[in-house]
Amino acid sequence: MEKRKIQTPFDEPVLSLAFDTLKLNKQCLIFVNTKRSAEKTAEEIAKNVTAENPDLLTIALDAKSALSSPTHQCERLSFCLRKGIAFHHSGLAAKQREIIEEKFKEGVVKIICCTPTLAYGLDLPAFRVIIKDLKRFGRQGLAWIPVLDYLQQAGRAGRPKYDSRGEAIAIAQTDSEKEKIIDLYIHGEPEPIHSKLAVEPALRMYLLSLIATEMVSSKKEIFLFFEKTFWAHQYQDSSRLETIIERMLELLEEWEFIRENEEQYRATPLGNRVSQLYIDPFTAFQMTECLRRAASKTVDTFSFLQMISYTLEMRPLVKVKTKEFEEIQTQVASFHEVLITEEPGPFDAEYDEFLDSFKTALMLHEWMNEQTEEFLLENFSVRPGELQAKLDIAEWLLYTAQEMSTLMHFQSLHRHIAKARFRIKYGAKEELFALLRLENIGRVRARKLFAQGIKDLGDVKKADIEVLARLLGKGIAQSVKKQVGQPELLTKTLEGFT
DNA sequence: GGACGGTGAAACTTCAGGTTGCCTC
DNA sequence: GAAGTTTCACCGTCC
Repeated sequence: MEKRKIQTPFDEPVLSLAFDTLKLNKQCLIFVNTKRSAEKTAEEIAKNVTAENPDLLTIALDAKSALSSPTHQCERLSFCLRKGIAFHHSGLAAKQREIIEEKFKEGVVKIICCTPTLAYGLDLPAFRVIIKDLKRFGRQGLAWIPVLDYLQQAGRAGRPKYDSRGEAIAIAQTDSEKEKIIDLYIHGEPEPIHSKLAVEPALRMYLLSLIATEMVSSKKEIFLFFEKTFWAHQYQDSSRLETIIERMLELLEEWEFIRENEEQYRATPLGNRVSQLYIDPFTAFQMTECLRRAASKTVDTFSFLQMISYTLEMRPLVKVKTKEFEEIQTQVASFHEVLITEEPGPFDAEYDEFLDSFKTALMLHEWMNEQTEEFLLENFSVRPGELQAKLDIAEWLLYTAQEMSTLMHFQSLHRHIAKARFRIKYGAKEELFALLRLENIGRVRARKLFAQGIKDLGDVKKADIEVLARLLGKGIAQSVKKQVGQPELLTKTLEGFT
């Protein structure tokens, strides 16, 4: 292996390496351990790059206009992209991620500073990979990342089609750290792979679905099935395994998702649906409890937002900052009447998480009241990409809640939940519902129309095409008119209108 | 004497990512 | 554990 001295014009080794890569006219990925750090590193590099080209300007603009109202994060990304540098993490809008990945593949974007997201799933090889942080914050504070993660990141180096070799560079702060890295990652063994089946939610879901689909019905069959899994193979102790499965069966029965009759297990209608919806039975059970409570008290949209926020699926939650602690507490008190989850006491272990769920619900609530991504970023520290992920899950959970309310014969709740779900999906108030049914009309356009007194499909019909075109643009105005059944009328009127 | 502003050190805060689900409200 | 952010004491300046 050849050795080469790299010039170090910067104090920060990552910067020097980045510029060395640019000088070689190659590309690199820089792995760091936080989103903030990814953004900052990219920015630092970009600040020192002089070259700008028109290609990059268009990308930068595209990235900025990915959202109807650009956030601070968008501006920052746009600034970096103008220099051919990018940062990449789960907080980015999907469209922005697409742009970055595509342009990196094309060789237009030279450097991506990213969190470990990019190491998995995506096929984005680079000549050089720089692993800046080999430690990551976890349960026991800052700890060395698993060897598997290191290999996954280092494995991005070298593009088979273009380079005969690749470079993976790990950065050590001290000599002793250097030793440690060589020991741990270069000579170390990857950790053994563990079956995920042993994770409780997975086991619960799996077990219920096996019964619901009638793949198995007696205990004996169930044990037999699991004995053949990788989990059992790893576990080696089949009696303990059986204890775990038995306990799980008891729970599923207690939750009324399965029933035992003459040694045969069958899923109940509710259990069947839960299994089809692919939701953790524990979450489903908690929902049934909440819905029962909801049926006998006054509830509003927020009740359900908090209910879904207080589930495993919604994690990680929006965290209550130390400063906000009291404020959130008082808010909880004022919402007390409508909450349908079981509220833990201030000294219970789950209390913090309960407050987090409440804050998460507040965030969702702001979204459905038409607050912008920027507002949510500023006030809840939720980035656009994370917001979208949360919204998807929230919508799905509300759907399952809706389905369950039907099976439980809570018709009044059903309507309530369906409404909440629609509002989560579009991030809009109820008054925009009619307009949102139109294709190409999201909350922004709907709000524009509404502000001009065009409030429903009838108004759209009555509205002058030119007015619509001014608000929505010509193409969309036409499409909208067509959707309300007035296609030919406008082609004429629109002639000469640009 | 007091309001204001700048400075730096200490105290505090925060920290990756994630697949499927369902079907129209 | 470390980087980034906020808070706060301290000092000098100006009115």
